[in-house]
Amino acid sequence: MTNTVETEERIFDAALVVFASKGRDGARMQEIADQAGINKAMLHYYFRSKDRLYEAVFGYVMKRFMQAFAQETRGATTFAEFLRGFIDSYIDALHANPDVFRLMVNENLSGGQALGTHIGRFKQAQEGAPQLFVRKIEAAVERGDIRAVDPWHTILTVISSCIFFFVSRPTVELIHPDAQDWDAFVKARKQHIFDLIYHGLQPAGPHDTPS
Amino acid sequence: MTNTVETEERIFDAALVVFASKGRDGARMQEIADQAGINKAMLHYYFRSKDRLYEAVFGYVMKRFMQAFAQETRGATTFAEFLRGFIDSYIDALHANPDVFRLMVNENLSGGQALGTHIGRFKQAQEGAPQLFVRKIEAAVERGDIRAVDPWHTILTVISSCIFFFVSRPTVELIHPDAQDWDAFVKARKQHIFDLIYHGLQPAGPHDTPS
DNA sequence: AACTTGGTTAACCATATGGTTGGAACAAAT
DNA sequence: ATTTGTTCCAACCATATGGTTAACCAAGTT
Repeated sequence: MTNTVETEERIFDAALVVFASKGRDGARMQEIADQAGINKAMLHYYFRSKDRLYEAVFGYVMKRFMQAFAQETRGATTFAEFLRGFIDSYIDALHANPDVFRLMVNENLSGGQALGTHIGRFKQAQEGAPQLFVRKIEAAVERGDIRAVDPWHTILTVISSCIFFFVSRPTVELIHPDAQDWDAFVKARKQHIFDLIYHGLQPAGPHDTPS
Repeated sequence: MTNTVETEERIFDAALVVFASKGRDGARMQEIADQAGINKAMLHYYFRSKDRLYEAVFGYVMKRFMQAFAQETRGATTFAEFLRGFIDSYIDALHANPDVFRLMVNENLSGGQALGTHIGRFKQAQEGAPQLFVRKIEAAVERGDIRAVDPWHTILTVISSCIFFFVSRPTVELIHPDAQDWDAFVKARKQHIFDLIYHGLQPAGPHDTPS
């Protein structure tokens, strides 16, 4: 009886990494075992089958993904504060666990069968769900703090801007001049996203929107 | 000796679809053959090996991906026109061949080894490369048409906003109320992206940016 | 008609892969 | 000391997978 929790965690972490990069089908049990530094039979001892292991990992990923939404959302007084807080904490979450979000994307790419089950829960649970963000925007629009925009599309744009450069990191590093120092790049990106979107939401200034 | 071009194309198209959804490792030769409606041996007859097949498909994808950049960029007089034209044609390209971009994302998720070879070419070829977009932004900044922003980050934000909702389509369809009618959603999204980003680039109006 | 040629297929092969098993190692309980 | 229960592993099994081969067939060519 050396250890049970640690081993399970090692498997879990390794599985997350491998599933995130290779996807559900592409991942090999042997690779996960190697990554975890344990025997392949252990995977089945702790998680029964590849499917169950994936289910376990994906459930965790889904939770994390939705948690990232709720973070740092309270305590902001102005909409600007809220937006900055959201972008900051969201990108921090991505930066800290890139595999979580890569797995999420991978699942979407391969059809997202696993999404259905897990997503229902979060649609009910009003807290932390995108609904909160929507309400913040709607409130800000009513107060006249920002322009009248479609809140869903706005959220989608914010999320896209925050996630996609993590997803396409290899390409970004090849093309973008400053992306060699990734940490610095991430920091700069936070600032840019907030800046661009915040301006984009401001009530119309002297310049009119061309149709 | 029925036909040679057609068969090769069928294989190619099928491979694109399967690679796009399952990734390089996750894709199965048998699945590609089934999708193409031909015998598995044909894959090897025409493309020697799985690796070469992937290389062929990925090369095509890379070309398409970069082509999408250059499109519809000339002939725009104002920056607004240019931006709208770019977003429109870029999203149209995504809409018409979603698999091209899904494969691109998949390659990035699994490390992007294949990127290195192909990307060098496009860094040299100034035409159609992101450089063109960068210059457009720099020119607009100099003219005072838009605020002084980091052009690379701006492009990345535009691209993210255009691509990511395609990548995460399964999630979007589950969460977003209006996404059932995908075509209409795509159209609305075009408008939203342009609107938000164009406003975000306008020279500071009466409202100041909070630090 | 005999013969080549290019496209196609079913059957086959070696290996990889998900999954199983019997038992070793070891600690706690009896 | 013996039992008991948990953790772990080497070896194993059935099937899936990438890749090969030999034969077949339709259409030119001679």
